[in-house]
Amino acid sequence: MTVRQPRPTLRDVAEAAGVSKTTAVFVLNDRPGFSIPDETRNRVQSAAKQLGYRRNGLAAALSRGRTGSIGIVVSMLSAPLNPQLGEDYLLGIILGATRAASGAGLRLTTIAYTTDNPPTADEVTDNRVDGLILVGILHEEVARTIYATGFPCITIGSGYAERRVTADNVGGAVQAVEHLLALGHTRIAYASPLMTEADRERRQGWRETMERHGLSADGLDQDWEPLLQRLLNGTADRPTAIFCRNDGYAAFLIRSARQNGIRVPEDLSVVGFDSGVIAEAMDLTSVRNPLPEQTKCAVDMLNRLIAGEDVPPITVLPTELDIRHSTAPPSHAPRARIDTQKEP
Amino acid sequence: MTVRQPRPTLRDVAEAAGVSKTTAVFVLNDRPGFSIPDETRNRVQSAAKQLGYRRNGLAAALSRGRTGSIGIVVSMLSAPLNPQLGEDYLLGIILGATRAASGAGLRLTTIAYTTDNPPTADEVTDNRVDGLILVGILHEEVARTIYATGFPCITIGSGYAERRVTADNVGGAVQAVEHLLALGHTRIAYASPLMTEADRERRQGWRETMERHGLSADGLDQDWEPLLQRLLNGTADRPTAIFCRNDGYAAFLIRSARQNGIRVPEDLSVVGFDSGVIAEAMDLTSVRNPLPEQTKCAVDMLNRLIAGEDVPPITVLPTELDIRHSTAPPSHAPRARIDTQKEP
DNA sequence: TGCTTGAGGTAACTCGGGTTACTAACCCGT
DNA sequence: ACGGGTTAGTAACCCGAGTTACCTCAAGCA
Repeated sequence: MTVRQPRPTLRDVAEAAGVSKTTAVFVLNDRPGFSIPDETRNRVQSAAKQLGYRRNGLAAALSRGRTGSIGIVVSMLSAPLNPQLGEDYLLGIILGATRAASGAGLRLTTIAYTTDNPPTADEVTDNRVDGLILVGILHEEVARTIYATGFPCITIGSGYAERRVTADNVGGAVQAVEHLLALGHTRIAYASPLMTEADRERRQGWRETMERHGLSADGLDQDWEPLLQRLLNGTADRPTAIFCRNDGYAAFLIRSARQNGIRVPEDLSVVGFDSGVIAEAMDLTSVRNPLPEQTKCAVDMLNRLIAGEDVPPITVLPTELDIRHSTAPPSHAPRARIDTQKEP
Repeated sequence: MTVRQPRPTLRDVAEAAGVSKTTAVFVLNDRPGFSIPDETRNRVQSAAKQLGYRRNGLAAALSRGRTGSIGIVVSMLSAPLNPQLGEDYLLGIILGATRAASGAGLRLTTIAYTTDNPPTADEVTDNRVDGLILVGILHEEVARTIYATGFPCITIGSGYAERRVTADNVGGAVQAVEHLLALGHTRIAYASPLMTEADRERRQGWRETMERHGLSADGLDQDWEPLLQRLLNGTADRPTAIFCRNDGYAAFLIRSARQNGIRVPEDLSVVGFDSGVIAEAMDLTSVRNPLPEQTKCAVDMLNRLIAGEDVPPITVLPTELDIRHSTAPPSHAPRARIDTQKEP
């Protein structure tokens, strides 16, 4: 086994090239405004190449006082993947942030952690990155202490935040419900097993839209189980459409409905929220969570924060509805088994 | 707007406490084997607290020669999320690696990049992390140069690698096909639009199993379009089951089949690969890609590499089959519309 | 008294780059 | 022969922690 050689440093390169460290730095960083004859330049460069010199990013960042990368702190449940919890949302966020950062000439490092082992504020604000984007169900306490350090950071979505970029949850819910209303539905339920900030806002948009159209939302804001019972009993007040907190939950509902002989969309229309990989895979009508826009916006603002500028405390970005095939006009004989397959 | 104060350093704390830097380090790092009276200890600690001292991780890591974190380099397509490409796999990897790292007392930083803006070897081996896990469709050239630097790294899955941890793709395919055979299927197709290493191995497992059972695989190794045509034509050689390269592609097939009036699983059984969020959401029978095991194994090995030990060049981990509801015995009247709903 | 021992503490150095301020040598024009 | 400007280059310091080697002083003991 080869002994791991200590990695060559700038000093080694300089010595090998017979110049001072300073000169080596100037050459290797291609620093403008200094006259260095080609001969010297070549000597340094070939010494670097020959020794296999690679700069130590840690030392460089320490010296410059900037790392050139930003972090995104995402929390994941310790439990196995469970689509009801919106993991596909995280994926969209990570992709979006990666793109946005790369567009801004920054590297993104994702600091993922599981909720049973959250990072401390000290750990994430320890200057390995220039600023932070906080996402999702970060423990309130953690978010609070991170903000308290004054480290440049911005939150995407809900949770404790002093600065926030978020999707228009209320508006998205309105779009979902308006779509179902336009198809002719009147008994539209909202289904969510949780009560996060996002849930509250989506529920609010749903309720307001129902009421604006003179429809009652009462009894339609329930967990899936009682709704399913009503669907199976065929009672008159059963919903004909359900707007779900997110795509994963919508997928769960559809699965459960189909296992009980309820067809989607023939017997029941379902709308999700996020419109990520799951919605795509399930062909699910869903409110598109504008993740590319949110992440881009967050990265831009973070950049401004790092530069010492001020940014608005809250930015709300509009959603759109991606209509796929989990929604259709309500059937008037909902439990009849009619052999019509939906054509695209 | 408050001017951003320069962050207090160890020197500031030491001065405020009236001790030397050395003493401050000893106190703050709780270094054993040094006798420091409580009075002094308290002075340092309260000075640190009062100044809001937080250690600069960059400087600490530089000094120690270890960062205490490892990186995982994942590539994402520049295109929007597309479940056919296995993004849910990445999510599983990131989650798994996060857990494994946290179990090993390491922090994980994810270096995500889009394929149109790949990182250079210099960038990722610049000592901001102690070692690297490489995942997925990293450009061969990039992987090669990273390995060439001698930086501790290990690959999960396919792609150029000097050290690799991977799922048993062949074995997984065997499990999938055996399951379908046991249900009574004989015309089992393999569907994949790609030809990566993983595809090759899965295809190989499928073909070998078919042949071992005296069945011909000929004409069943095709893209979805021709298979769909045969299904619609109802020709005698149409497949009754399809094993797909991954869950996203399986989801696409199911969607497409259903839009064409082909029921799953009544008319067609479908098996995926990965068994991630999409499989869960779609209730899809799928070969479980052992991501937690793979990531844990990769992290362990990386740790050993960092410590200077040797590790085996390749480790293959076994898969299992997660049987859900996209597979059923073949129907003998495949296009008849029989109204039986499957109970879980 | 002289010697050891341990408590309490620090100066000076390291990690690997980046920067500032300065110098020596040379060329040019007068 | 002198000032001024340019070229080529460097010593010495910085970033913020962590370490090594050493010092001083008081107590304990023969």
